[in-house]
Amino acid sequence: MAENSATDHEADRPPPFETLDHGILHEFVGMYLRVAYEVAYEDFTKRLGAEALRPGYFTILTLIVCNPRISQTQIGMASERDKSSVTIALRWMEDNGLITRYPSAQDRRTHMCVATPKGVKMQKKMEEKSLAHLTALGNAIGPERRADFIKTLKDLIHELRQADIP
Amino acid sequence: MAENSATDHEADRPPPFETLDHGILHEFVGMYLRVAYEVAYEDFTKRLGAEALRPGYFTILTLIVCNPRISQTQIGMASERDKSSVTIALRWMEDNGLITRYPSAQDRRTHMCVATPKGVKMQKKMEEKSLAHLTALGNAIGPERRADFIKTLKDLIHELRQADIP
DNA sequence: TATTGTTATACTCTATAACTATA
DNA sequence: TATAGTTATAGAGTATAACAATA
Repeated sequence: MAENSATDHEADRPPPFETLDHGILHEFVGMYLRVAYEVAYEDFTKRLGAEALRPGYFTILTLIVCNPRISQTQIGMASERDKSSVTIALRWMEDNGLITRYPSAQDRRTHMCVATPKGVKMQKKMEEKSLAHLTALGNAIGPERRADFIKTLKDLIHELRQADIP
Repeated sequence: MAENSATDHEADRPPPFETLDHGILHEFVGMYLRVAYEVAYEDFTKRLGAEALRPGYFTILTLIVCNPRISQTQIGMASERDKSSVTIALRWMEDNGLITRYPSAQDRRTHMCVATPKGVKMQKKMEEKSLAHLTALGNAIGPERRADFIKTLKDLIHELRQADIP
């Protein structure tokens, strides 16, 4: 046996990349959701720059600016995060002078959140800068598909949460 | 000043949850992408049970089963992960008898991945079990919107990656 | 020099569970 | 008992950068 046949030769190298078979993977939306999230996250942070907050903190700050005296539990529900995650974000924002918290006299367990002037300014600046991100996002999705796409995402979230699993 | 006025009273409690204003947040697809990913991930893992692999590892194992001798770099590109992340997954799979790796004699830098019989069996079992997940996903999205939804996700990923940011 | 894969390290985002204080 | 918030801890997912072996 002097030499490998052509078949043996092929059997000793990976298949060409273009011919890779993804099998059932095309059906799995999960991977695309993850990558789409990562790409959107990166677009947001790059466009807003290093001085800006991350998308998650921007969400929380916006909720506070739009709803003075919102409670921490409300923030958690509105932003789909656990209260423990919210606590960490709020302490950081308070330490950095973006918000103030004070307990309600009606129910001293409840901490109400209010944005400081600095916090309001930060939110406004970020909202302005984020328009470029929203435009890029809108163009990528396609204006005519936008509304339907967001609706589908919300339905997906709602339906899959309801689903009872045997 | 004996008592608080009705206005002062309101000023000392959070706004009602139903009246919360989300401001510009409706426009941000990012949050919905994150939550949708989490929900899809959870549906997958719950339906497949604790003995199964996580979605990410299932993706890699499926690529190996469908493409014997696929290289680690190819797996990284096809699954949208860095090669360092792939290395960790593959070592785990090898340690657990699901795959074998061997260097190509053509190019000894390249490690080719092949599924063991146990790995093939695992992949098949997971693929079968995952049909219920795919059905739930399909129903949640709506059969008529499915193709368009996946197409939009792919476009979003592709377009946003291309976007050059000032 | 460039590429494949490994390793050490670290970062993002998030949750669970036990706790305090209030109700 | 139940709820609001805090803390300590952990875990999933991922990447960067320096490195060895090979081309």
